Amino acid sequence: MVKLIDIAKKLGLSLTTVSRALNDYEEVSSKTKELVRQTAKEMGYVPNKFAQNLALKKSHLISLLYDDYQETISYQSFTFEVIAGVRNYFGRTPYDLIIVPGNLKSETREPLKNICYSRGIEGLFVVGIRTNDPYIEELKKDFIPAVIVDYPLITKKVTYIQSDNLMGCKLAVDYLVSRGHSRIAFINGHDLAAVSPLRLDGYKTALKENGISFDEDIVKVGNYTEKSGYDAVRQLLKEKADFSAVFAASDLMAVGAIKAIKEKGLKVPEDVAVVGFDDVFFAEYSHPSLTTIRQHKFDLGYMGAKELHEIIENPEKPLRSRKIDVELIIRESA
Amino acid sequence: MVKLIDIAKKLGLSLTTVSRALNDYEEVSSKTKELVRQTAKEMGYVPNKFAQNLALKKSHLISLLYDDYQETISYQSFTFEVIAGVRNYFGRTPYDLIIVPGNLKSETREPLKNICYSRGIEGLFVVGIRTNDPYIEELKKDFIPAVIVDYPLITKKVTYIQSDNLMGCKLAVDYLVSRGHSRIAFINGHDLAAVSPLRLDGYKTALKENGISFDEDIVKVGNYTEKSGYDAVRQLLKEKADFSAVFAASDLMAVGAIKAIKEKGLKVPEDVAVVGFDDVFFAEYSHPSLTTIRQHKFDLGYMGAKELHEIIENPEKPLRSRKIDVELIIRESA
DNA sequence: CCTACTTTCCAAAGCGCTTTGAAAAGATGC
DNA sequence: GCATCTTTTCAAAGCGCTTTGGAAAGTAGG
Repeated sequence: MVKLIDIAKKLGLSLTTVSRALNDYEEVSSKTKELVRQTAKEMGYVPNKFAQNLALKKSHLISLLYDDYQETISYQSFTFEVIAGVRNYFGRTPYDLIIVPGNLKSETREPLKNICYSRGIEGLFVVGIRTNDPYIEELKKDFIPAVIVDYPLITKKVTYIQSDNLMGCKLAVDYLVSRGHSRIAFINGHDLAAVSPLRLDGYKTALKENGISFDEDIVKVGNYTEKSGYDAVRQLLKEKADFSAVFAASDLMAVGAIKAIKEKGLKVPEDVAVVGFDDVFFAEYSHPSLTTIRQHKFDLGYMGAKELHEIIENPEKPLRSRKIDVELIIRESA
Repeated sequence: MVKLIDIAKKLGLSLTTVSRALNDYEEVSSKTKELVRQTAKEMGYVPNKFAQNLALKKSHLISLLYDDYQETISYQSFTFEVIAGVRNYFGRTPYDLIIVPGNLKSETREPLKNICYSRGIEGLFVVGIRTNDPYIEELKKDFIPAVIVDYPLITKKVTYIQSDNLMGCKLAVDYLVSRGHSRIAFINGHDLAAVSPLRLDGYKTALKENGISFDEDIVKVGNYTEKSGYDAVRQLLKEKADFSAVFAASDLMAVGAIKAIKEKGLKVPEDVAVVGFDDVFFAEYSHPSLTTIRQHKFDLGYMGAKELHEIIENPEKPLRSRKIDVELIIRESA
């Protein structure tokens, strides 16, 4: 491995000058700069980041915190695409992405603080972890810049980003209303996902805006899996609840809902219309294909990463949370 | 940030002794060791990995190379779960995972060698990149230990791991034969995926073992998307090809195949049986649910990571590729 | 009590880089 | 030609850790 001193010796220059030449300091004449750069290239010189980090006290390291024990593929895909956005953003900067090590489920995992401090992590990007994850508590201590997807937390160094859930619910409800529905059942997800209360709120608000009164009897709670959506709607049907449409807080639950409806001999969307949330890719492949609210996952990652970058570079900046627009995708199910 | 010298001063010990105590050297009495450990903890000492890396010339860094421009969710999910396995394995070791930076599609990306050398990367885990990715060529130069998923490359430092595709094809064909089929169409994927030729081979071999002759007319090539599976089967039907079963090299193509078959007014599995490959999660949710070959993705990652670890720790070891068993999952479509 | 080991501790060098403070070389004005 | 200023270069210190080679302190044997 060739190092600075090697190219200094070769050129009869001092270490300092070589370092400065490569870092484009003004104190070095352009002739020497060019010479140094050229020979550095020829000799295959690559700077040692550890040494740089040590000297500069700057790691250029962002840590990615996510949970890989995700029961549903839609969650996997969500996380994957968000991370793609993060990666894409930081790929344009000198920052590297390091994955927070270890089994997130393990009880014996290292404190986040230690992980970050020992590696000189400058920022944390958090996506797809549970609201009851102990790391969330650590984040609240505000010891490191962080951006979280879908968990409402704002401190001096930490902020969050999420899809505009309110808007999403409004789009869904408005659309169903525009198709003549006024009895719209809602299948929400459990509270371990921070978006659940938001979506319930959005649903309520949208109803109100359309002059429809909220009816607790046609609201159920699932856990974002297909089966829970299926169970919820079966329950509704069993109770002979009065509804002509179902709005599910996830596509997977929407698929389950459709299954339950079909099983009763009813047709989607003729008898009951169904709208999902997320636009996971298979929404397109279900039968009937799913009308749903699309989340722009890549953008969540990209914009979240950008925000994180800004927090790091400009620590004084007061933080605000950020919302990414969602989109109504009309297919066959409603 | 508290460092070694701080705790040395506090205890009136030398830097050396403190370092040795924490690293459990024999030269330090167990009394001092305990004392040092205790105060280190109290003072919230966390070792600086950069300094360690620099001194030890060991980074404990594994780089993850994958492509996030993956058109299909099954590929995303595949990659996600493989990475989960890798993460889980290395989570039990002192190694950290760093994501190879940047936009893999960009033409201007940095040579892999530079990336690795500048960060002192000790090993590379590669998953989900195209066979024509230029990084593959760099890997062939054998400059760093690496394990690749699904691309057959073995050198002194590089090896690969994959699902047992032959076995998978055999399981699928055998099962179809056992259900009375002898005219089994095959929809393969394009050659940008290294597994395609393997699956074709497996298909041929399995046919031969069952005394069925290979018929080129009922073999089509798709690109792993639903549409390509749909198109391929439509083509077959249009050609009035003689087949009673379809074996697709991916679940997505299998779903497309089913769509085409249904469209013709034929029933699955009564008129045409369909078997897929992968067992992506939605296989369960398609209608009819998909009989398929399950790949153990987590295991691919876990075992691949283990292999990589061994290569790094024991560079002299001659390398062999490794296969992970697959499993026939019987559902409704066949 | 002295020699010969062991055990326990330490000062200093080194990992590869950046940066400070100062010196050498070159350019300018009188 | 000398003093002054600017440009270009350098030696050395420092980032936080590990490790080498040695010294001091403690233990045992005669």
